[in-house]
Amino acid sequence: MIRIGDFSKLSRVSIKTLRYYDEMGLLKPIEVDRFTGYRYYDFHQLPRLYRILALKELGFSLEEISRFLEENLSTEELRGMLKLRQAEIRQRMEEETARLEQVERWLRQTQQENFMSKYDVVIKKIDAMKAATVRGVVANPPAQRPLWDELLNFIYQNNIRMNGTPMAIYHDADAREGDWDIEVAMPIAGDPTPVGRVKIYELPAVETMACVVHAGSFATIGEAYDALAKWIDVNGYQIVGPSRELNLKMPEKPEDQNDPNTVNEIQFPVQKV
Amino acid sequence: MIRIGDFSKLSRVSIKTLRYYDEMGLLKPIEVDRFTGYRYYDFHQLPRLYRILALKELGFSLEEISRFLEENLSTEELRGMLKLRQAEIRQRMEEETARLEQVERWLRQTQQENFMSKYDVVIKKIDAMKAATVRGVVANPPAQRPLWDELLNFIYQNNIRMNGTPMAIYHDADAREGDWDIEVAMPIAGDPTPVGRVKIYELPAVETMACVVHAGSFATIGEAYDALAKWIDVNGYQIVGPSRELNLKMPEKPEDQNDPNTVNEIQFPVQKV
DNA sequence: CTTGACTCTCCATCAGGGGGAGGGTGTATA
DNA sequence: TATACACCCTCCCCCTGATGGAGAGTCAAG
Repeated sequence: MIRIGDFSKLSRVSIKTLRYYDEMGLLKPIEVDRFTGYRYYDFHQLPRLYRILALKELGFSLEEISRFLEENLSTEELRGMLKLRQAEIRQRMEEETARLEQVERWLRQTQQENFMSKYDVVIKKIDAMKAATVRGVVANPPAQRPLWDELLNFIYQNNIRMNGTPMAIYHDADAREGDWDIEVAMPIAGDPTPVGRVKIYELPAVETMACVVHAGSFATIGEAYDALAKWIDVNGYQIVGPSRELNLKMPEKPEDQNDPNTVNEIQFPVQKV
Repeated sequence: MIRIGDFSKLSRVSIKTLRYYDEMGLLKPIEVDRFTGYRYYDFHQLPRLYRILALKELGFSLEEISRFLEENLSTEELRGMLKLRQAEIRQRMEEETARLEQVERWLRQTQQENFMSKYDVVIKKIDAMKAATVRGVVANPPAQRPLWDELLNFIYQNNIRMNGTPMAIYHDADAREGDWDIEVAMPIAGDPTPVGRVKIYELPAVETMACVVHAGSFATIGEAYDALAKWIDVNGYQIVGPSRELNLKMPEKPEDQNDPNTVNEIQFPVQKV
């Protein structure tokens, strides 16, 4: 019978940890003095403690170790658990690898360019949403205005409840002069009957959408597109669908291309190459 | 000005997390209603939130991100932090790799042998300790008894305070018949004068000591040695010094080789190959 | 009997939030 | 105008695997 301090020195497991294991039921002292509360261990408990440490090394949580020790699992069951653990470790390794690559790319890029991009790209999941849309081919992006007039007209006339951020969907990745296939869309609630060029349908969900926010004059939104395109390229993604341009905050005066309070979000559906 | 729920949907960051970031000072709403406590955000805060998410992706803690955003660190400073981060990630990767290899070894081994070893090996650090020792070459391990008699005699006669576990140190890894170089040692406190074959000195510290506990009849301690030797081999270590055999719990009757209550710990100093 | 080394319980802390209780708000519709 | 219902608030507890400290009690040697 030895006291906790000696048992701690022997095993090089801290007293705090031994008390914690006691509390967890992982390793109970063979005796606890009823009056003083002193814990007394025995040398015979060392193998159990070593087994705990060994299982911990293999990556098991204390709870799993506890179950394992209590239920006296067979080698076969332990093998099963270990295989799960193996998969988890592999997953974590992949994540770390990705993170490391990202850090390295970041370092390379800031070294080349000597400054930090003002745009930050995030990957997020976009849910499907019902929307009213009008699609048309126009000469250039500013020429999408008539499409908006048509769509808003429909919405106001039918008293439709808007339910999200209006956006323009660019169906051609590389538009030639005078050939922009643009669909303007407004998320809506309800189920109105489409009229004319107005369509009502579910915009598809996108699992991995690369997104960037451009806050400021609409005239310079090209920079945000450039940054996003570069990011997608450098990070080993490819574009797999039409991009969306969300009008989070409209200019105070419609058509004002230079209102610095405008906020847009640009979204590209992407996939790892 | 948008409410927290909408800001959450927009950014796909949970409301709980937004509140947490508010509390951390990482991202404060532009306005908080003094009466209702409602948080109001603005679209212009999205870029900051995205930057937070991007930095989080790079592996920074929220506290580091906070410092980074507040102090407006230069690109150079961020590069420095990132390089630290990179080193940490590399370290974690190595740990995970080691863990994975260990798991794989374990799986291979239990598959071959179809049972789980009753011995668990742990690596621990052993501190230096002052000890009184007697060394001699004897015919076989049980013949170390006279060495012990000599040592204990010295200790009792000089009234020396014992301060640890008695142990035998085996100086020859592969002893031939009748040629065991054994040093018996007792950790002590104080500074007595050595006499005859008794030496007093500091047993060296060992950074990585592979240890296993054998609880039960001393006669079968060979199994523990076998298990430990195999572990050292399989796990890519090599023995780099004399082994120690600690007598944690002596047999009730001295010389009883079969007392099932005996407990020994075997220690080999090792290094990664 | 004192001193000093041990040990006890209880509480707080870390990161990054998640879950839920209990109660107040905002707004669209009947 | 009443009400339904979605939202939002704060406060507290929970997760892992311990670690640190306060304040008080215990043990063994001299």
